[in-house]
Amino acid sequence: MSTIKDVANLAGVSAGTVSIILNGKAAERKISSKTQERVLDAVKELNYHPNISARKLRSQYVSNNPTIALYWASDARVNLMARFLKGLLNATIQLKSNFDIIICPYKNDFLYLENGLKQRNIYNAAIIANTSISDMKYLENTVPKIPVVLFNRFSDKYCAVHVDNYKMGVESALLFSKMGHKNAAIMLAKSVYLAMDVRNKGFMETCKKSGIQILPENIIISDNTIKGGVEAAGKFIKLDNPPRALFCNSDNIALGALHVFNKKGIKVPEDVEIIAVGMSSAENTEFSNPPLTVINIPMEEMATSCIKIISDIIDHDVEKPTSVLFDTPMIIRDSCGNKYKATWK
Amino acid sequence: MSTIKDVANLAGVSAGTVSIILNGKAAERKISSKTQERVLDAVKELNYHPNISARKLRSQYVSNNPTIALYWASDARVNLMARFLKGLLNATIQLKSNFDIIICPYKNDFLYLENGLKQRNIYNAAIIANTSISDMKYLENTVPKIPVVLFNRFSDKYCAVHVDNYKMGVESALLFSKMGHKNAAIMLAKSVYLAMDVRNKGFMETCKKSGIQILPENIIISDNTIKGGVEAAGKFIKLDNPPRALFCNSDNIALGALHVFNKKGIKVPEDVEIIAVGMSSAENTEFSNPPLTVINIPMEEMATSCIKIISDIIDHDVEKPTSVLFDTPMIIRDSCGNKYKATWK
DNA sequence: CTGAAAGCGCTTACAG
DNA sequence: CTGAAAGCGCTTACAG
Repeated sequence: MSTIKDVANLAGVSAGTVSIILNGKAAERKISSKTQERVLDAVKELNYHPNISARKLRSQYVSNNPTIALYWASDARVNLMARFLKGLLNATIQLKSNFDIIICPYKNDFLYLENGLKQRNIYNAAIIANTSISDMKYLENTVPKIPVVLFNRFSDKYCAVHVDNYKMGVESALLFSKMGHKNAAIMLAKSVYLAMDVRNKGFMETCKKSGIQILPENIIISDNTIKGGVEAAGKFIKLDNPPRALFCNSDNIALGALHVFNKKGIKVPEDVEIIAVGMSSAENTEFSNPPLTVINIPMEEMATSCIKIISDIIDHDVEKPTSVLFDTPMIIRDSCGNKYKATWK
Repeated sequence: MSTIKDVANLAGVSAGTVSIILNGKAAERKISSKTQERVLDAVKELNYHPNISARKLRSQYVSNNPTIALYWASDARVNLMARFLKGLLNATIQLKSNFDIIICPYKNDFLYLENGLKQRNIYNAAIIANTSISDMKYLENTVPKIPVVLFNRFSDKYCAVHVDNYKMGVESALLFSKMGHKNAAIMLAKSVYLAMDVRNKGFMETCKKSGIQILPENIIISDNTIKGGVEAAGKFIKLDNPPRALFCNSDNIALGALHVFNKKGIKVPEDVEIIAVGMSSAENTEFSNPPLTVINIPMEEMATSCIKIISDIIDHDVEKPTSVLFDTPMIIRDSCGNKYKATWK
C-alpha cells in the first residue's frame, strides 16, 4: 500500500501539496496545473488510496463511532439476514445510530481464520451469527481479543441472545399428540448448525414419549429452501403410508411442501397437518394457502437485543457474560391445531 | 470522548501503561494489581473506549481495507436488502473481500443529512440505494466528496446500476394485449420511489396504445407487502366488473392477492391473469400456487455489479460516470401467458 | 514495575 | 505557488 509520501516523492512535491490537491483545494490554494497533473499521475501509477484511519484520526470533527463487526456465514439463509438486519437497523435508529456496523461474511467451519476476533485494532466488538458446530468449538477454546455476542447460539463463556430450540420441537410434538396423531413425518434441513439438530431431537424424543411413531422412511432430509421443500414433498407423497402429521424444521421447507400438496390435491389440514419453525419473514407463512402454524423465532427482536448488549458492553456496563433467552410462541393457523387456537398457551 | 491520556491522568499513570493494561499485557509486563485497578476504574469512570482509527493506524500489520458505505433507506423492503446483500457477499468473496462494507441506514427524503457523503474522511466510497425523488434531487444538486454508485436509479452525473422500469410496464401491457385483454386492473405500491411510478406509467401508457382500458376504479393502491396485496385483493373482488388481467408492480402484492383469490375460489389464470414485478426472492413466486409470471429484477447481479464498479473506482480505473443497465427478463409461469412461453422473447 | 519518546498516515495553519 | 512542522490517539521498543 502506497502512502501520500510515496505519491509526493514520485511527483516531486511535498506530502502537504498532495493532500491539498486530493482534497479538491488546488484552485483555492492556487496550485499550478502542472503540479496537479504530476500528482494525479503519481496517484494513478501507485494506485494510491488514502488511509481512512489516518484521515479520521486527523480530522477529529468526525464522530468516532464504535465499530461493530457482524460475522455472518456467507452460505446462511439470506432471508434470515434480512430479518436480522431489520431488527438491527431499528436498534441503531433507536439508539441514534451510535455504531458503525460492518458486515463480515465468513465461511462456516472457518471462523477461526477471521482476524477481526484475534486483534483488538479492527473492531470494537463483534456479533457472531450462524456458527457451525466446529465454529462453536473454536470459540469455546479461544479468547477473542474483543467483546463478542452470540446470535442464536448459547455458551456460558459469551454473551448470547438465543431461543430454546429443544422446546420448539417438544411443543410441536405435544400439539400433534393433542390432535391425536400416532404417526408423524419430519422434514429436516440438512445443516451444519447446531440449532436445527436440537429442534429435531426435541421433536423426536417427545414424539417417542407421547406414543407418536416416526418411521425411518418418514424422516426426509432436504435443503433449507422452498425448492428443498418441493423435493422433500415429492418423496413424502410417494410414501406407502404417509403420516397425517408433518413437522418441518424450517418454514421454507414447509412452503415448498405446501406448493406440492396444493398441486396434487392433498388438503391441508384435512389430509396432513403441518407445523413449521418460523425463520423467514412472518408474512410468508401468514398468507400462504392455507396459512401455516409456526413456532416463531423473533429474529428482529433478537437482533435488537444483540445491539443493546453490545451497547452495554461498550459502555462498560456488563460485568460477566449475560444471555437473553427469547420466547418462541406457537402461532396457530389453519395448517394445524386450529380447534385449539383459543386454549393453546 | 475521552482519550487514553485522560484515563492516564485520572489514574495517575502514563498513557503507555494504560495501553499495556488495556491490551491484556499487564501480567507479562508485571504491572502491579493496584495500578491495574486504578486504570480500570478510570476507564469505567470516563466511559473510555479506544479510538479504532488510531489503533489501526498504529498497528499496521492490519490490512487497511477501503471502507464502502451502503446507504439503505431504513423503511425500504427488507426482502430487497436480502437479495442485494446476497449479491454483495458474493462479490466481496469473489474479489477476496477487499472491502469493509458499512451499513448506513438513512431516512428517505433525508439523505442530505448524511455526513458520510459530505466529508472525505469517513468512507472511501458509497453505494446509495432506494433514493426517493427528493433524495435524487439532492444528489443532482450536490457534489459528494466521495465516489458514489447509485443502485436501481439513474443519473447522468453518477455511476449507476439500474433497470429499465418503463420497459417493464410496457412488456406487461404487451403480453396482456397479446392475450386479448381489453380491460386491466393494476395494484400499485404507494411509494416514495421513482422506479415504481415509472413502471406504472409504462404499463398504463402502453395499455392505452394497445386498446386496453384501465378504469379509475381498477387502479388499486396498497402497501408494498403481502398484507397490502391481501387488502388490495379485498377491494378488487368487490369491483362490479373485475378485469381479467391484473398487473402488480411488486410481487409481494401479487402474493397477497393470490392468497385471497385462492381462498375465494377465484382461479388464476382462468378467472384472472396476473403479471408481477419480481422484487423479492425468486423462490417465493416460483413456488406459489399457481407460480407467478414475473418480470425479474436481477437484484443479486446488480449488487455484484455495484461492487465491481466501486472496486474500479477505487483503483482509479473509472474516468467518468459509467452506468450498467440490466435486462429484466419476463419469466412466464402459470399465472399468465403460459401458451406463449416458447415464443415470448 | 513504569515512563518518555517515536512514529503510523494524514491535514492544516503557518511561513516564505 | 509550495514546503516544513505539528499533532490527531494510539502502541511498542527502549531505558531506567
